[in-house]
Amino acid sequence: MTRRLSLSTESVVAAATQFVDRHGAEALTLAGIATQLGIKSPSLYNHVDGIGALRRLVALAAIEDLAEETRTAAMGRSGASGLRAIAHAYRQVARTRPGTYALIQVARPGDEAWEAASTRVLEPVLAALAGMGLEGEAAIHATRAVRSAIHGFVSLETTSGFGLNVDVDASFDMLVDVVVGGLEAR
Amino acid sequence: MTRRLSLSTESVVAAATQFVDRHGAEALTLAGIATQLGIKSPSLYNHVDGIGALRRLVALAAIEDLAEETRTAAMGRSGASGLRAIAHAYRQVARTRPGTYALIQVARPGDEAWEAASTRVLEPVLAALAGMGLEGEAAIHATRAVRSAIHGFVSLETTSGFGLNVDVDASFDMLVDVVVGGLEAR
DNA sequence: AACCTAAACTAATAGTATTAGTATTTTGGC
DNA sequence: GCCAAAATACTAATACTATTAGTTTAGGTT
Repeated sequence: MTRRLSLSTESVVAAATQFVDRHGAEALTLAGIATQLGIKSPSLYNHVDGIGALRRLVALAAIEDLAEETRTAAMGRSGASGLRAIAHAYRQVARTRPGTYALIQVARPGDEAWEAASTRVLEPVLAALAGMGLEGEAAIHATRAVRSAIHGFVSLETTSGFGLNVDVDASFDMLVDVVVGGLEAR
Repeated sequence: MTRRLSLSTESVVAAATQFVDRHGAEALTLAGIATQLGIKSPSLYNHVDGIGALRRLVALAAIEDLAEETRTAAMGRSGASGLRAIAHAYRQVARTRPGTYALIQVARPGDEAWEAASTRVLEPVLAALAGMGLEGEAAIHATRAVRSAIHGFVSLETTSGFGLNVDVDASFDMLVDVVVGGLEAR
């Protein structure tokens, strides 16, 4: 057949990413992506090592994007101000791309590239906390608190939603205030 | 064939619940449960309306259990003390049954039984917040903050884990302190 | 022009869920 | 106690998944 469009791992991952954000992570299948790319599903194995690897690559691109967005948001800010900026950038990414965000939430023990990217997400948070005087074990506890709060909120928001007709942005602002304020009070 | 063990919807759901907490929500299949029960998978349709319905029933039982546990934990306590008790009971349930907890985290729009159970989980939180003087819209925002923090923590804990060899119980205590303290300061 | 490689294909296998139709066992009414 | 009806199991078949093996073809390189 014609190899016209010169498929690559990148283009397959891009198609999958787009698909996942449109139709949800559960709906991702090799057959679906193959059809969308105009090929048959076994041909995908020339670019990607199966559905598991495809999911991982989509998630990896997403977490790297998340790291990039939060880092640039934190640039030029420090302490509480940096923390707020990170929180809002994080939520923004998750809202814009709920499917890929869901894909990030699976355990990948022993995956080096994954752990590197996770670290890059954590770094600006740790830096901001350091600017608030939190270091050592206290900083670890604080990071976990910050991650939990932000992830919990966007997770609930992007899956179930919160129900009730009350301003969700205001809720998020309030959560960030509570956490940042609570950490400052230490 | 023999109907010796008198299967029922309840026993199928119980088997699935046990399985999910042992092997993870992703591993749940009708064929697997059928084998475990000593029947063939199509026979399961006599008790349960397909894999989707089975997942829902497992999740429903889990969220009802969660509601029960948090409510009894909150009994006799009010305000911040009640909130802390609820938080720890919530985490306890999620840690004890990570598979079913994961199953709870999916959207079920328009499912009345589901919404009723969700409400029962929320009620003690709202009651505790009322004891702290939070009502109306402020209470809604506060509920979202509390849910986010607790869910975020146990979600990260039960899926990825937190990495690093730092006391996770202490982190949770600290998170609860931060949130409860932050809400009290309002 | 010949060749090699990348990337497509077809065919086949195994594991999902699900439906339809059949048989059997239990249960409930008489 | 018997017979009909309902419940529950079965087998067979369909339609999706993912995946592997083996084959063909198109493109670029020498």
